[in-house]
Formats: sequence, structure tokens, C-alpha cells
Amino acid sequence: MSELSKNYDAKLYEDNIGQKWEASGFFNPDNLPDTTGRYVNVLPPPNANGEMHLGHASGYAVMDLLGRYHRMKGEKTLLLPGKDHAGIQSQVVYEKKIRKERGITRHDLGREKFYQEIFDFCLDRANYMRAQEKEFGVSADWSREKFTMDPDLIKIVLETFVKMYNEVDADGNRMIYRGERIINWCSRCATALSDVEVEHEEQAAKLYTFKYSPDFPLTISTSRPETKLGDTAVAVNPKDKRYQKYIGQEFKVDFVGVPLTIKIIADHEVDMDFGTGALGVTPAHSAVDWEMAQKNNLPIVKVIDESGKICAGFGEFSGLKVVEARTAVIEALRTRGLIEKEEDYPNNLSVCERCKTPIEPLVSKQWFVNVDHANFSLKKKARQAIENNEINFYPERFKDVMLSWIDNVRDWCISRQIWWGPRIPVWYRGDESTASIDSPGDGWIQDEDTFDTWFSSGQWAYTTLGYPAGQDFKDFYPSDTMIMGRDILPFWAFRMIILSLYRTGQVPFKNLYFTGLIRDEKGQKISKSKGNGIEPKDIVDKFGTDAVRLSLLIGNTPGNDLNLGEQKIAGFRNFTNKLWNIARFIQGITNKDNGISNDGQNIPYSLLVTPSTLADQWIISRLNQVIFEVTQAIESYQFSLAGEKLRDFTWNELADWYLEIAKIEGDKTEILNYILNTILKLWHPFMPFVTEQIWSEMYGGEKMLMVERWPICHPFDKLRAGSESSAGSVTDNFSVIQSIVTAIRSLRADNKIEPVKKLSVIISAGKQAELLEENRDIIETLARLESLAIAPKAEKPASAVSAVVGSSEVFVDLAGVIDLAKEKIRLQTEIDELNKYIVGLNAKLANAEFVQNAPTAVVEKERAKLAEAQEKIKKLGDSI
RNA sequence: GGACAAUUAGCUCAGUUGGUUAGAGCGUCGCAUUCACAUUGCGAAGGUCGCAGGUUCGAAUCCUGCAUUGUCCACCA
Repeated sequence: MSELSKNYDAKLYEDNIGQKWEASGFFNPDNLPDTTGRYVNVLPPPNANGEMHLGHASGYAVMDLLGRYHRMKGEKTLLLPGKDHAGIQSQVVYEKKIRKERGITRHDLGREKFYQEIFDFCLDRANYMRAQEKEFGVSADWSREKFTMDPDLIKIVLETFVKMYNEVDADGNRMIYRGERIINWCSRCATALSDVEVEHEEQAAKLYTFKYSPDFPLTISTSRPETKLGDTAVAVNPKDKRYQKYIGQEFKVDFVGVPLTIKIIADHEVDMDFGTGALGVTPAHSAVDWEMAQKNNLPIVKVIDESGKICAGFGEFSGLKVVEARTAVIEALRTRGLIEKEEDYPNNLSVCERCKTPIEPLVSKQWFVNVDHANFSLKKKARQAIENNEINFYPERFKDVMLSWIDNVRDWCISRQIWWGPRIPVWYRGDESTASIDSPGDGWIQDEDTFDTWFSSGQWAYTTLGYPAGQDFKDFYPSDTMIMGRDILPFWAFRMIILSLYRTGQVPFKNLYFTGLIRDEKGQKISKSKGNGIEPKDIVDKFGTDAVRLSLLIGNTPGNDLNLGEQKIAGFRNFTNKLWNIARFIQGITNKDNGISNDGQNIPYSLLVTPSTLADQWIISRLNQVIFEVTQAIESYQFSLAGEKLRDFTWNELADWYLEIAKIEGDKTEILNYILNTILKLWHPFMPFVTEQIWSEMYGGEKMLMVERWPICHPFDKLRAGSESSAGSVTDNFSVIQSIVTAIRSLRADNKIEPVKKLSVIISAGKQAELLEENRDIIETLARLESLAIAPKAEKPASAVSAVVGSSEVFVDLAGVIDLAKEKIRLQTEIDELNKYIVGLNAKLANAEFVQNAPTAVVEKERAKLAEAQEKIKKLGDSI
């Protein structure tokens, strides 16, 4: 056994430990010996275009905790890692890169070359990120790592498309169809976007109220005058008396030089109180208007093209950019005196989630998934599975969020006009078209569009396992847990559920856990532009991986955001050092007793059959309880609670009390090793590096903590039960000793007695006399006493201060130092507070309804409290 | 406009079927430095649990309303 250094320096050990783990092969479930049951988590694939950030780290901390826990439970454990090609995002990132570094655009490279470069770029980033994940201690099976652009994964994704395309209902409707629909268009990315890829930003706009032409009878309001070039109707509320007479009429108008045909239609969606109560309908550039056009068979006139300019055929406005056209149209209206009102009007601007360019809703030919198809309704099946509790949600409220998403989901636009990503497997020859993975033959041209990224990542749960015939799919699907940021519920969780149900007939995972976002210590969103970023690699360098992992786990609850500052991480760095020093202390004792070798695996036999001290019994009993509570907390996904219980035990009970007592009582090599051995196992999933390092130095040899068995509760309490005194339980008795020590320390501090001065204490102990006598050494040493007199009944010396602990009275003789007046005030304050407490208790117990309705146990408890308080107040009164 | 969350000590947060005088960490204040650890130890101060009602013998906890903050969705042109 080598000697542990004075402080734990994470940097000295982490690399080595990581390599040892990987070399062991135990990250691969096939190499785990003697497994029973299985545990699977197909890890969410981060986007392979950047680096690991704190959000990833937060997820990994939870995933790896569960993985290591289940592996230690002896289950065949698979954490399957991977990376996502992240279509639009990677393309945006790479386009910026080549523009900055080489001053070129993707068009300079051409589709094929651009694709190849971005592929290489993503592989490079994937390698970098994988190294970061390994450094973070993620115990994933890297031999099974997948990438969404791997040919075998793409093949399954394309098969899904073909299968859905060929899914035709009785009316001939396909589950995947191509249609002219209004979609969100980003003119910078030059692609369609799904609804969830659009963000809304508040902006100051103007609302213009005007007439199309002087002879048109209605005035309308808009914040987008340029789109009015494409109006084909004016909608009014059918109940609106002002306009009823016009409904059904058609007007030919000259709108700033452009001829329009405007039909007056009725729609109850129209708000009579907004603006003039009449709404200009622009089917080609507004989702709501488009729906009205469908209902009323209105013609659709496209005004804005894919480059964000006004289409041909609109006279002087053609070719202008949207913003220019707006000014021009307003100017023309003004010249003609048609504007009635112009007011400031804040509204929401839709922007591209990736590049923040304003979105133009426009009509375009795109591929859609029918989410409510007659053959297989994706939304209904998903709703059914969730209502049947086939998936547990953590936190539970996200189940309702998911259900409301399902209810409101619209057909999903899956085509993107970008170059990076798998291409839509549809082929055209003249008027013919067909869906197939490979080209049907000569003369067929493939669709130019690529898939929405989420169409491939939505199938991640089974493509990674080699669906449908792969052994992994048979062994590991569906997985046990899925953990993701709460922000991607609609993007990813929902789509994984519907696509998995469609392809495999099963839900993709049984438990769905959402992490919150990580914010800075002030609660602000972390972003590079704000410069408040906390880079995982910086804080890992500074505090160690274990400290970072703990700070992401403890004080964090599912679905809630976490504010993280360096102070918190430093606190956990201190804790890793504490654990290290606990081990160092125990190592010192073990070395002193050389000859006694103990691997700490089991409760020392001697402890079970021979008398041991109260402290021994207490710590083993507490440890037993902690094993139970921590196991339960992890099983119920309460990782923060589990960590807190362990920390409290380790620091406040083991280090602060038991180790100090071990110094006094001596002869504890076996029991200390058993305790250390056990808490190393319990801590391992939370802080794998420091625990593995201690383990290897003290118990390991060739054996690794990572694959040790998770501790189980020993029936210790039962074994000892026969020999327990009737004076009370082990924990109660020990807490009497603790309270006596604390009371004396407190009296010392209150009276400003220097720690070096040894005190004389008399305890009037009543029936606790024997208990105190047995633990006399502990009290004397921990409270730093010169003399201690314990008697069933003792008088308070005139020059003493006192405290009441249970049925004992503690008198600390302070001859010469005591300020009697001050002591009297202190006691009186305590009596006053106790009096208030007693009044409350009395009132409660005098309440007949309370006594009658409350459970007997509760009433008894209150009575006991009252009796105790009364006894205490009597003793305090005597002391004055 | 709709939904969801949060609101508990100076700060960050626990508090799971309603039942101890509401807890922790950090910070603050006082004291302590050979003896595992100053990345430490000991002690202390600090809260009418956002506000107002209600249910109940009993509410931080359940219900209603309101306020503030945040997130998501929808979007009125």
C-alpha cells in the first residue's frame, strides 16, 4: 500500500484512471462477468460541430451515475454513445467557417465537395468531443459508438421514409406526401424549417390602416403592407353587422398599380375589435390566411420568392427586397392618400432558430409526414402509449407537457433545402416519381432535398442497435432510460416516441428524465456572446472532474434550471479532498496495525458477535440506513437527495464524529475499512475518479471499484437487537452523547473560554448516568475536559453555567470567569422561548378535536414533547 | 392570449402521500493552527416559507384569487 498524499490533486490521477477503465473492457456489456438483468441507456448524440458544454456535462453526470450504479448492481449495462450530424446547424457553422477562413461560400465548392468537407469536419469534431466525454468519465461502450451519418443508420432511416411513403390509406393518401403548403422559410439558410425551428422575438413595428383603392368599401390594417400585393380576399366576422352586406361580393381593385381581385369572405376567427375588423387575406404568406384560402377556395398569389425578394409581375415592386418593398408600398399608398392611420405596434417577429434571420412564411413544395394517418396515426398511438404509462416521466409534470404537444402537433415538414444530411430517397423521371433507397435506374434523378435532422435522430433509439435483425436490438431494445435537456422535448422526445412506435411497435425507452438548463450564478443563460460561459474543461482543470460532476448532481432537480458558480464547485472540490483524507486517516491506522489485512468487504465478524462500543454500533447502524436510503433515492431518480444523504453521512457523521472517536477508542482497523470500503462503492457513481483512485491504493490491486458489487443493507440491527440495553436505541443513545458534547462546546464558546483551557464538568445524569459513564472518554476528550463527574443526582455549583440535555443537566464550573448576570439572562431567554413552545403545545392538546381526529401516534408524540419540555423548563428554573 | 414552472435564511436550493420549535451548502460573525484534512475544526447569528382568502383538529405542503420572475406554445391581420 502506497501512502496517500496530503491533498487530492485530481490532475495527477484522472488520466490514468480513465485509461485503466477503458483498458478493462468493462464499458462493453459483453465483457461483464456474472450479470443478472440488464440496463440500457442509448445516450443522446450531441451535435458533432462544436465541443462538450455544460449542458452535455450535466446530462452525462446523470447518465453515467445511473450506468455505474446499475453496472455495480451486476446488471448487463450498456451506455451507447454517438454523435449527431445536425443538418442545418452544422451547415451554418461550417459555412461561417469557410467564409471566415477562406472567404468562400458553399456554392464555390459545389454540393459534392461541400458535403465531403463538412463530413470530415464533423468527424473531426466528433473525435474531439469523444475525448472530452472520456475525460469526463462517461463509462460508455465506445466500441459501439454511432454517428447519424453512418451508412447502416442512414439505410434504416431511408427505409422508414419509403415505408411511410408507401403507407396509403383507402382514399389514396400517403403517410409521407409532397405538397404545396405554407412553410417557414429562412432566406439565409435557403431552406424550409419546421415549426419548432422558428423562434419569436418581440419587435417594434407599425400597424398601417388603409384602403386598397379609393373605391374599395373596406379599410384594413396590416404590419406587412408589401404582402398585400398577394391578397385575394378580405375576411370579416360573420356576426359583424358593419360588413355583413359585403360577404360574398368580389371587387376588382387597383392596389398601388397592381390589379387585385378581392373576395369578401366570412370567418369567425376574425376579431371584430382588432383594427377595422376586416382582415386582408394573403394566402401565400400567412399560415392563418392560407387555411382560410383552403376553406374558401381562394387563389394563392405568391409575392415573395425564396431569396426574400418580390416576385416578377408586381410592376415597380418586383425584385425589391422585402424591407424595401414595404417602404415603397407605404410610399405609394401615402401618395394616393389611402393611409388612414399609422400606429406603433409591438409584434412578434419570427426568426430562424439557427441564424436569427427573419422567417418568411411562404408556399412551397415540401415533404410532410401525416401525423394522423388512417393506417397508423402517429399522434394517437403516442397518446395511447403515454396514457398507458408505458413511459415514466421525470419530472411527472412533463407528461402533461408531452400530451399537450401531441394534441397540437401539425403535419411535420421533413424536407430541407440544404446540402448536409441524408437526401430524400425519391426519384423522378419525367412525370414519374418513386421512393426507393437506391436509384431505380438510368434517367432517374434524385430529389434535391435533405432530411430534417430530427427525422434521423428521431430514430436513434433503434438505428443504433441494428434494427431490426441485429443482436443488440434483440438484447437491448427498448432501453431503460433516456435523459435529455428539457428544451428538446418537442424536437426529439416526441419524435423518438412516434417513430419508434411506428417502426418497432414499442416505446423507445421506459423512463424519460429531463434535465434543466445550466445557467450562470446570476441565473442568466450561458452564452458565448455574453462572455459568461463556464467551459467544462476550465472548471475540470481547476477543481477536478468529480467536483464538477457533484456540483451538477447535488442541488439539481429534474426539469429545473440550475444556477452554477465556481463557489459551489469549489465546495465539492473540498469534499473530494475530505473523502481523500478520510481514506488517508484510515490508511494510517491500518498501516500502524500492520499485519492486519482487511479488504473491507464485509462487516467484521467480531463486531457482530462480541461487545462493541456504542459509537461502533451507531456508525454501522447509520451506514446501514444510508445504504438503504441512497439506493432508494437513486432508484427513484432523486440523485440530489442521494448525494446529500451520502455527503451528510460522510462529512458530518463519519468524519466529524466517528473518526474522532476512533482516535479515542482505538482498535478500529476492521470496522473503519469496512466503512470506507462501503462508502467508496456508494460514492463511485457520483465521483468515479477519486473513489477509484482510493480503491486502487487501498483495496484494489487488479480489482476495480467500477465493477465491485453495490452494497446491501446488513441485518446488523437485528443481530444486535438482543444485546441492546433497554435504555434506548443505539441512535438515541449516541445522540445523547453528541448533545452533551455539543452543549459543553457551546457553553464554552458562549462564555469565551479559550479552547486550551480544560474545563471541569459535573453532570446530573438521572437514568442516563450509566450510559454517560460508559462513554466518559468520548465526552472528556471531545469536550476537552479536565474532570468529569457523572452522578444520577448532582447539585449545581454556585460558579457554574448549565445546560439541559434530555434528562441530564450539565454544569460547567467556571469559577473566576463566570459573569453571573449574563448567565442569568441567557437562561431566562431560553426559558422564555421554551414557555412559548409549551403554550403552543398545551393549546394543541387542549383542543378536543385535535386529540380526537389526529392519529394516536401524533397525539402521543405531542404529549411526549410537552412532558420533555416541562421537565427541561423545571431544570432550567432550578438553575437560575 | 394560453400553458407550465418558480417564489422558503444575504446567495444557491432541499423539504414525495398535510403532523418535531422549517433544513442543507455557500457566505457572514467569534474562536482555534504540529497530532487525516486550513481544500480544516468548533461555536453562533440569520426565515411571520411572495400576498390575500379558503379547506382542515392541524398548511411551506391541498384549493381559489392576486403579484413578481422565468420558460414554452400560439399569435390579431
